Amino acid sequence: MKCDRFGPLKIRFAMETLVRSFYARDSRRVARNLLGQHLVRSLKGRRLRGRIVEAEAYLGPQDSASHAYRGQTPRNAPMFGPAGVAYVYFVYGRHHMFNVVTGHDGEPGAVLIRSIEPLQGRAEMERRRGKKGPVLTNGPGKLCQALGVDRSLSGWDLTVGQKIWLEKGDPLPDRKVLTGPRVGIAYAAAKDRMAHWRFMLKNDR
DNA sequence: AGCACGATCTGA
DNA sequence: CAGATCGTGCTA
Repeated sequence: MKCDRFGPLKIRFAMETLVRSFYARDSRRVARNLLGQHLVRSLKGRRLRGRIVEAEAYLGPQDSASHAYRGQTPRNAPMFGPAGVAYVYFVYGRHHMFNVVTGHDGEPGAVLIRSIEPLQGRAEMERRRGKKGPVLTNGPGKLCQALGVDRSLSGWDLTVGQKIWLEKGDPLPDRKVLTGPRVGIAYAAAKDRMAHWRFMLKNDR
């Protein structure tokens, strides 16, 4: 029957939305396990999907590179709440940054999603990015531009499966994972600058 | 109310 | 490697 031709397309990806307990852990563990998972965005009826290939963990008051270092403010409030919520902020007068809140209520933590590899809706991502070269979504600012993410999504619950959420992908074995110091935190204390809390897919960039 | 600066990106 | 560009948080 005719609809068989369309059936397989709809189940190209197993829909398994990541649950809150996934996020409710130390942000370093979450960052590591985020690699290989899918970031999904529903935008004007279109579905955009990418495989997460780079992420950075930010902790609480003990991490001088973290927005939570100097306590709670209106901007970073999501970091202090329950896990599984988006934290989006604006930097350099230009770029949005998409984070996932981790840990437990009252204990701030987040993971910055730095890069995805487009799996679905690549054309739409390119359109949103404009004609700015072949590289799509390497870099947290570009990623947000490609997915149409801005601060209106800060505080959004990622476990409801609407607007933006994460789904289970193929887990990456340790031999495919590279770690290193986080990017753009020159102002932070040496111990935080040196910490290898950036996780990325090997052979990426 | 004013100010310094940032979890960045681009193109010269 | 400088410039863009503006929200945020700190000082007053």
